[in-house]
Amino acid sequence: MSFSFDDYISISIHKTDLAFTQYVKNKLAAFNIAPEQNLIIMLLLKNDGLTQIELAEKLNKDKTNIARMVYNLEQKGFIKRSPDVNDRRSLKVFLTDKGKELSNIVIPIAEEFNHVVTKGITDEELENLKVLLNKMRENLRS
Amino acid sequence: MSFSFDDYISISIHKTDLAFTQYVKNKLAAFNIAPEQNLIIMLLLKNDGLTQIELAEKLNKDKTNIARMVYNLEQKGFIKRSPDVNDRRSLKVFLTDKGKELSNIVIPIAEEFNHVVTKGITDEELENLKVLLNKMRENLRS
DNA sequence: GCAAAATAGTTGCTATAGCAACAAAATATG
DNA sequence: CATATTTTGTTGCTATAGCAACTATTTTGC
Repeated sequence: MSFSFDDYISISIHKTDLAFTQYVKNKLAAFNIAPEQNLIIMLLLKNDGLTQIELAEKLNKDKTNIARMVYNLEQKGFIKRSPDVNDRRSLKVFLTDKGKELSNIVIPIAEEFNHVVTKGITDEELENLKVLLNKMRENLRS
Repeated sequence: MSFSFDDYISISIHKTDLAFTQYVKNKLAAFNIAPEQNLIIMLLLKNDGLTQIELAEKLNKDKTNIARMVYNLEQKGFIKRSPDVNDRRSLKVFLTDKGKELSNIVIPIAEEFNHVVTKGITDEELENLKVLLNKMRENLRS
Protein backbone atom coordinates (compact mmCIF):
# COMPACT_ATOMS: atom_id res chain seq x y z
CA MET A 1 0.00 0.00 0.00
CA SER A 2 1.73 3.19 -1.13
CA PHE A 3 -0.14 5.75 0.96
CA SER A 4 0.71 6.49 4.57
CA PHE A 5 -2.42 7.16 6.57
CA ASP A 6 -0.93 9.47 9.20
CA ASP A 7 0.76 11.65 6.59
CA TYR A 8 -2.50 13.23 5.58
CA ILE A 9 -2.73 16.67 7.15
CA SER A 10 -6.52 16.32 7.24
CA ILE A 11 -6.24 13.37 9.64
CA SER A 12 -3.99 15.36 11.93
CA ILE A 13 -6.42 18.28 11.92
CA HIS A 14 -9.38 16.00 12.51
CA LYS A 15 -7.75 14.33 15.51
CA THR A 16 -6.81 17.71 16.93
CA ASP A 17 -10.34 19.00 16.58
CA LEU A 18 -11.72 15.90 18.29
CA ALA A 19 -9.31 16.36 21.20
CA PHE A 20 -10.28 20.02 21.53
CA THR A 21 -13.99 19.29 21.54
CA GLN A 22 -13.62 16.58 24.15
CA TYR A 23 -11.57 18.82 26.44
CA VAL A 24 -14.02 21.71 26.24
CA LYS A 25 -16.96 19.36 26.65
CA ASN A 26 -15.58 18.15 29.98
CA LYS A 27 -14.90 21.67 31.19
CA LEU A 28 -18.44 22.80 30.37
CA ALA A 29 -20.32 19.68 31.45
CA ALA A 30 -20.87 20.93 35.02
CA PHE A 31 -22.74 23.96 33.67
CA ASN A 32 -25.06 21.99 31.38
CA ILE A 33 -23.61 23.54 28.23
CA ALA A 34 -22.35 21.54 25.28
CA PRO A 35 -19.35 22.81 23.24
CA GLU A 36 -21.29 24.06 20.25
CA GLN A 37 -24.00 25.53 22.45
CA ASN A 38 -21.17 27.39 24.13
CA LEU A 39 -20.09 28.93 20.81
CA ILE A 40 -23.60 30.25 20.34
CA ILE A 41 -23.62 31.70 23.85
CA MET A 42 -20.29 33.42 23.17
CA LEU A 43 -21.50 34.87 19.90
CA LEU A 44 -24.59 36.23 21.61
CA LEU A 45 -22.52 37.72 24.44
CA LYS A 46 -20.74 39.74 21.78
CA ASN A 47 -23.77 40.38 19.64
CA ASP A 48 -27.17 39.73 21.20
CA GLY A 49 -30.18 39.37 18.92
CA LEU A 50 -28.58 37.58 15.99
CA THR A 51 -30.93 35.55 13.81
CA GLN A 52 -30.47 31.80 13.37
CA ILE A 53 -29.17 32.31 9.85
CA GLU A 54 -26.60 34.82 11.11
CA LEU A 55 -25.47 32.34 13.75
CA ALA A 56 -25.18 29.66 11.07
CA GLU A 57 -23.03 31.92 8.90
CA LYS A 58 -20.72 32.88 11.73
CA LEU A 59 -20.23 29.24 12.71
CA ASN A 60 -20.02 27.87 9.14
CA LYS A 61 -22.79 25.45 9.92
CA ASP A 62 -26.03 24.28 8.42
CA LYS A 63 -29.03 26.24 9.66
CA THR A 64 -30.62 22.93 10.70
CA ASN A 65 -28.03 22.40 13.44
CA ILE A 66 -28.37 25.95 14.65
CA ALA A 67 -32.12 25.60 14.94
CA ARG A 68 -31.72 22.49 17.09
CA MET A 69 -28.96 23.88 19.28
CA VAL A 70 -30.85 27.11 19.82
CA TYR A 71 -33.97 25.12 20.66
CA ASN A 72 -32.00 23.20 23.31
CA LEU A 73 -30.57 26.41 24.73
CA GLU A 74 -34.08 27.79 24.94
CA GLN A 75 -35.25 24.66 26.79
CA LYS A 76 -32.43 25.21 29.26
CA GLY A 77 -33.54 28.80 29.78
CA PHE A 78 -30.34 30.41 28.48
CA ILE A 79 -31.85 32.13 25.45
CA LYS A 80 -35.21 33.37 24.18
CA ARG A 81 -36.31 33.60 20.57
CA SER A 82 -38.62 36.26 19.20
CA PRO A 83 -39.73 36.91 15.63
CA ASP A 84 -38.15 39.87 13.89
CA VAL A 85 -40.78 42.61 13.55
CA ASN A 86 -39.41 43.63 10.16
CA ASP A 87 -39.14 40.08 8.79
CA ARG A 88 -41.52 37.56 10.26
CA ARG A 89 -39.56 34.67 8.76
CA SER A 90 -36.61 35.41 11.03
CA LEU A 91 -36.18 34.52 14.67
CA LYS A 92 -33.91 36.78 16.67
CA VAL A 93 -32.03 35.03 19.45
CA PHE A 94 -31.53 36.85 22.76
CA LEU A 95 -29.77 35.80 25.95
CA THR A 96 -31.97 35.62 29.04
CA ASP A 97 -30.63 36.94 32.35
CA LYS A 98 -29.64 33.36 33.14
CA GLY A 99 -27.83 33.24 29.80
CA LYS A 100 -26.03 36.52 30.40
CA GLU A 101 -24.72 35.20 33.71
CA LEU A 102 -22.85 32.51 31.78
CA SER A 103 -20.43 35.24 30.76
CA ASN A 104 -18.60 34.75 34.05
CA ILE A 105 -18.19 31.06 33.27
CA VAL A 106 -17.70 30.57 29.55
CA ILE A 107 -15.28 33.38 28.80
CA PRO A 108 -12.77 32.37 31.49
CA ILE A 109 -13.04 28.76 30.34
CA ALA A 110 -12.44 29.77 26.72
CA GLU A 111 -9.48 31.94 27.66
CA GLU A 112 -7.97 29.27 29.89
CA PHE A 113 -8.49 26.63 27.20
CA ASN A 114 -6.80 28.81 24.61
CA HIS A 115 -3.95 29.50 27.00
CA VAL A 116 -3.38 25.78 27.66
CA VAL A 117 -3.62 24.84 23.99
CA THR A 118 -1.13 27.46 22.81
CA LYS A 119 1.45 26.79 25.52
CA GLY A 120 4.95 26.88 24.03
CA ILE A 121 3.72 28.25 20.72
CA THR A 122 4.69 31.77 19.61
CA ASP A 123 2.27 34.37 18.29
CA GLU A 124 4.06 34.21 14.97
CA GLU A 125 3.60 30.45 14.76
CA LEU A 126 -0.09 30.85 15.58
CA GLU A 127 -0.46 33.50 12.90
CA ASN A 128 1.22 31.26 10.32
CA LEU A 129 -1.01 28.41 11.40
CA LYS A 130 -4.16 30.45 10.85
CA VAL A 131 -2.93 31.55 7.43
CA LEU A 132 -2.30 27.94 6.43
CA LEU A 133 -5.68 26.77 7.69
CA ASN A 134 -7.37 29.56 5.76
CA LYS A 135 -5.44 28.64 2.65
CA MET A 136 -6.53 25.02 2.92
CA ARG A 137 -10.17 26.01 3.29
CA GLU A 138 -9.81 28.31 0.29
CA ASN A 139 -8.26 25.48 -1.73
CA LEU A 140 -11.45 23.49 -1.32
CA ARG A 141 -13.66 26.34 -2.49
CA SER A 142 -12.10 26.78 -5.89
CA MET B 1 -16.48 42.20 25.43
CA SER B 2 -12.73 41.67 25.57
CA PHE B 3 -12.40 38.34 23.76
CA SER B 4 -12.33 38.08 20.00
CA PHE B 5 -14.12 34.98 18.86
CA ASP B 6 -12.22 34.35 15.63
CA ASP B 7 -8.85 34.72 17.32
CA TYR B 8 -9.15 31.33 18.96
CA ILE B 9 -7.04 28.85 17.06
CA SER B 10 -9.44 26.09 18.10
CA ILE B 11 -12.26 27.77 16.16
CA SER B 12 -10.10 27.99 13.06
CA ILE B 13 -9.17 24.32 13.35
CA HIS B 14 -12.78 23.30 13.95
CA LYS B 15 -14.02 25.17 10.89
CA THR B 16 -11.25 23.65 8.78
CA ASP B 17 -12.12 20.16 9.94
CA LEU B 18 -15.79 20.74 9.13
CA ALA B 19 -14.89 21.93 5.64
CA PHE B 20 -12.68 18.90 5.08
CA THR B 21 -15.33 16.45 6.22
CA GLN B 22 -17.96 18.03 4.02
CA TYR B 23 -15.72 17.95 0.95
CA VAL B 24 -14.78 14.30 1.42
CA LYS B 25 -18.38 13.38 2.18
CA ASN B 26 -19.48 14.74 -1.19
CA LYS B 27 -16.67 12.96 -3.03
CA LEU B 28 -17.56 9.62 -1.42
CA ALA B 29 -21.34 9.91 -1.48
CA ALA B 30 -21.68 8.23 -4.87
CA PHE B 31 -19.98 5.11 -3.50
CA ASN B 32 -22.17 4.81 -0.41
CA ILE B 33 -19.27 5.43 1.96
CA ALA B 34 -19.29 8.06 4.70
CA PRO B 35 -16.06 9.89 5.60
CA GLU B 36 -15.31 8.03 8.81
CA GLN B 37 -16.30 4.71 7.28
CA ASN B 38 -13.74 5.55 4.63
CA LEU B 39 -11.00 5.90 7.24
CA ILE B 40 -11.80 2.42 8.51
CA ILE B 41 -11.67 1.04 4.96
CA MET B 42 -8.30 2.69 4.42
CA LEU B 43 -6.91 1.31 7.67
CA LEU B 44 -8.07 -2.17 6.69
CA LEU B 45 -6.55 -1.86 3.22
CA LYS B 46 -3.22 -1.35 4.95
CA ASN B 47 -3.82 -3.81 7.74
CA ASP B 48 -6.68 -6.26 7.29
CA GLY B 49 -8.01 -8.09 10.35
CA LEU B 50 -7.70 -5.33 12.93
CA THR B 51 -9.97 -5.62 15.95
CA GLN B 52 -12.50 -2.91 16.79
CA ILE B 53 -10.36 -1.76 19.70
CA GLU B 54 -7.34 -1.45 17.43
CA LEU B 55 -9.38 0.58 14.97
CA ALA B 56 -10.54 2.82 17.82
CA GLU B 57 -6.97 3.41 18.96
CA LYS B 58 -5.73 4.24 15.47
CA LEU B 59 -8.56 6.71 14.94
CA ASN B 60 -8.49 8.21 18.46
CA LYS B 61 -12.14 7.42 18.83
CA ASP B 62 -14.45 5.83 21.33
CA LYS B 63 -14.96 2.11 20.72
CA THR B 64 -18.71 2.76 20.65
CA ASN B 65 -18.45 4.72 17.43
CA ILE B 66 -16.22 2.14 15.84
CA ALA B 67 -18.68 -0.62 16.67
CA ARG B 68 -21.48 1.28 14.97
CA MET B 69 -19.47 2.30 11.92
CA VAL B 70 -18.18 -1.22 11.47
CA TYR B 71 -21.71 -2.54 11.81
CA ASN B 72 -22.85 -0.20 9.04
CA LEU B 73 -19.95 -1.25 6.83
CA GLU B 74 -20.92 -4.87 7.40
CA GLN B 75 -24.53 -4.09 6.42
CA LYS B 76 -23.23 -2.58 3.21
CA GLY B 77 -21.18 -5.70 2.51
CA PHE B 78 -17.78 -4.02 2.61
CA ILE B 79 -16.45 -5.85 5.67
CA LYS B 80 -17.03 -9.05 7.62
CA ARG B 81 -16.43 -9.55 11.33
CA SER B 82 -15.28 -12.80 12.87
CA PRO B 83 -14.39 -13.58 16.47
CA ASP B 84 -10.71 -13.94 17.25
CA VAL B 85 -9.98 -17.62 17.87
CA ASN B 86 -7.43 -16.73 20.55
CA ASP B 87 -9.63 -14.19 22.30
CA ARG B 88 -13.33 -14.67 21.90
CA ARG B 89 -14.04 -11.18 23.25
CA SER B 90 -12.47 -9.61 20.17
CA LEU B 91 -13.96 -9.20 16.73
CA LYS B 92 -11.49 -9.11 13.89
CA VAL B 93 -12.58 -6.94 10.99
CA PHE B 94 -11.84 -8.11 7.44
CA LEU B 95 -12.56 -6.53 4.08
CA THR B 96 -14.80 -8.55 1.79
CA ASP B 97 -13.97 -8.77 -1.93
CA LYS B 98 -16.41 -5.91 -2.42
CA GLY B 99 -14.53 -3.99 0.26
CA LYS B 100 -11.15 -4.66 -1.29
CA GLU B 101 -12.39 -3.30 -4.60
CA LEU B 102 -12.87 0.07 -2.89
CA SER B 103 -9.10 0.43 -2.98
CA ASN B 104 -9.38 1.69 -6.56
CA ILE B 105 -11.80 4.36 -5.41
CA VAL B 106 -10.88 5.56 -1.94
CA ILE B 107 -7.10 5.84 -2.31
CA PRO B 108 -7.23 8.04 -5.43
CA ILE B 109 -9.87 10.19 -3.74
CA ALA B 110 -7.73 10.55 -0.62
CA GLU B 111 -4.66 11.41 -2.66
CA GLU B 112 -6.52 13.89 -4.80
CA PHE B 113 -8.12 15.47 -1.74
CA ASN B 114 -4.75 15.82 -0.07
CA HIS B 115 -3.30 17.31 -3.24
CA VAL B 116 -6.05 19.90 -3.49
CA VAL B 117 -5.88 20.81 0.19
CA THR B 118 -2.13 21.32 0.24
CA LYS B 119 -1.97 23.37 -2.96
CA GLY B 120 0.47 26.24 -2.55
CA ILE B 121 1.81 24.91 0.75
CA THR B 122 5.39 23.69 1.02
CA ASP B 123 6.43 20.39 2.60
CA GLU B 124 8.25 22.34 5.28
CA GLU B 125 5.12 24.31 6.13
CA LEU B 126 3.13 21.08 6.33
CA GLU B 127 5.73 19.55 8.60
CA ASN B 128 5.67 22.59 10.88
CA LEU B 129 1.89 22.44 10.89
CA LYS B 130 1.87 18.81 12.01
CA VAL B 131 4.39 19.59 14.77
CA LEU B 132 2.20 22.42 16.05
CA LEU B 133 -0.96 20.31 15.97
CA ASN B 134 0.81 17.57 17.88
CA LYS B 135 2.06 20.05 20.43
CA MET B 136 -1.45 21.40 20.99
CA ARG B 137 -2.82 17.89 21.51
CA GLU B 138 0.01 17.19 23.93
CA ASN B 139 -0.76 20.40 25.82
CA LEU B 140 -4.22 19.07 26.61
CA ARG B 141 -2.92 15.78 27.95
CA SER B 142 -0.74 17.23 30.67
C1' DG C 1 -49.50 44.37 -8.35
C1' DC C 2 -48.90 39.51 -9.17
C1' DA C 3 -46.47 35.36 -10.25
C1' DA C 4 -41.79 33.52 -9.64
C1' DA C 5 -37.82 33.16 -7.05
C1' DA C 6 -35.35 33.58 -2.93
C1' DT C 7 -34.99 33.38 2.09
C1' DA C 8 -35.73 31.71 7.21
C1' DG C 9 -36.95 28.16 9.74
C1' DT C 10 -38.65 23.28 10.63
C1' DT C 11 -39.02 18.15 10.18
C1' DG C 12 -37.19 13.69 8.89
C1' DC C 13 -33.35 11.21 7.62
C1' DT C 14 -28.48 9.38 8.14
C1' DA C 15 -23.89 9.67 10.13
C1' DT C 16 -20.54 10.86 13.52
C1' DA C 17 -19.03 11.34 18.66
C1' DG C 18 -18.52 10.11 23.60
C1' DC C 19 -20.25 8.65 28.32
C1' DA C 20 -22.36 5.21 31.54
C1' DA C 21 -23.76 0.79 32.40
C1' DC C 22 -23.77 -3.72 31.02
C1' DA C 23 -22.40 -8.89 29.48
C1' DA C 24 -18.97 -12.07 28.25
C1' DA C 25 -14.44 -13.51 28.23
C1' DA C 26 -9.57 -13.32 29.59
C1' DT C 27 -6.04 -12.25 32.94
C1' DA C 28 -4.18 -11.44 37.59
C1' DT C 29 -3.83 -12.52 42.30
C1' DG C 30 -4.36 -14.81 46.40
C1' DC D 1 -7.91 -23.02 41.04
C1' DA D 2 -11.27 -19.71 42.48
C1' DT D 3 -12.18 -14.98 42.87
C1' DA D 4 -11.22 -10.12 41.51
C1' DT D 5 -9.94 -7.20 37.93
C1' DT D 6 -9.42 -5.97 33.29
C1' DT D 7 -10.63 -6.06 28.58
C1' DT D 8 -13.80 -6.22 24.36
C1' DG D 9 -17.88 -5.24 22.60
C1' DT D 10 -22.88 -3.74 22.99
C1' DT D 11 -26.99 -0.82 24.23
C1' DG D 12 -29.06 3.50 25.58
C1' DC D 13 -28.51 8.20 26.05
C1' DT D 14 -27.38 13.06 24.45
C1' DA D 15 -25.15 16.18 21.22
C1' DT D 16 -23.31 17.59 16.87
C1' DA D 17 -23.51 17.71 11.49
C1' DG D 18 -25.58 18.15 6.85
C1' DC D 19 -29.03 17.03 3.03
C1' DA D 20 -33.79 17.01 1.07
C1' DA D 21 -38.24 18.46 1.27
C1' DC D 22 -41.48 21.32 3.31
C1' DT D 23 -44.12 25.90 5.06
C1' DA D 24 -44.34 30.64 5.60
C1' DT D 25 -42.76 34.86 4.40
C1' DT D 26 -40.32 38.38 1.54
C1' DT D 27 -38.24 40.06 -2.59
C1' DT D 28 -37.80 40.18 -7.76
C1' DG D 29 -39.23 40.80 -12.38
C1' DC D 30 -42.37 41.66 -15.54
